[in-house]
Amino acid sequence: MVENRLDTTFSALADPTRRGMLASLALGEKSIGELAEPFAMTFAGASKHVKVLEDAGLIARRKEGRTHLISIEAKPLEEAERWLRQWEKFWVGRLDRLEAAIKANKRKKENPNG
Amino acid sequence: MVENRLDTTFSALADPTRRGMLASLALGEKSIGELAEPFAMTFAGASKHVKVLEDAGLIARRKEGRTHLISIEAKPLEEAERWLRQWEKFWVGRLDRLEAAIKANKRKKENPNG
DNA sequence: ACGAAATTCAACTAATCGGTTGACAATTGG
DNA sequence: CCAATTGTCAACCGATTAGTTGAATTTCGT
Repeated sequence: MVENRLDTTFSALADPTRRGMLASLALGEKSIGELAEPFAMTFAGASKHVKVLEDAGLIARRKEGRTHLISIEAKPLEEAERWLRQWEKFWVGRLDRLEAAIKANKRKKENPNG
Repeated sequence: MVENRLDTTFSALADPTRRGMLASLALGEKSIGELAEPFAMTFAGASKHVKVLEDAGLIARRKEGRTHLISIEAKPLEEAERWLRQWEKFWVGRLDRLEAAIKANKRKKENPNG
């Protein structure tokens, strides 16, 4: 189990409950209970999801009395985004550019002095 | 099993073999055999990974004789990237950039033809 | 027509996942 | 001190995953 950073990031993000928790955390620190609340799920279930996010480095945990306060830790998100951005050429430019080139070539053939 | 598009995209990307296959496909169309070659894995194993990528809409398959030619299909990658970009404020610019965006939006409202 | 090549499919295994329940530990308020 | 609150942990369950093997299918080259 070599476990790349992108592995754990992407697999943490693959679950809608966990993405929902991140969305909730975007509004600020939350306790585990507050994170669990919108989901039809036991406390322990939510706790497990939080642990997955934590192991992926996507959140930080700060204990205050008996409650755990969770906040977003963005570094892995940034890395994942950088990785995805690498593919941008496959949806931007490429087809457009190809199409433009074809059209340009057609114009040139039809009107070589245009 | 409601299966959001982001679910399948992220879980397809969570596996290093599949990310490797995508990287290989960035260089152009490849057969299943060519995709399998760099990985210590049976043909059938590679075939399964390709099917996962296909089910996630990340690749297209074109049959030519007995070989299947695989190419990248970028739309889901783009969606995933857009989703991740949503978090940019958590690692970059932060307040600065948010403030700039708000100001830009304000200018637009005040002077829609500017 | 025959054998090799490219690929899928079905069946199996071991590991992991998302979820539950019940017991446990720490902290708080009365 | 006692009871409630906040959370974890361990054990379990059913479904899914990544991989294998072996057989089947289609196509190619001769």
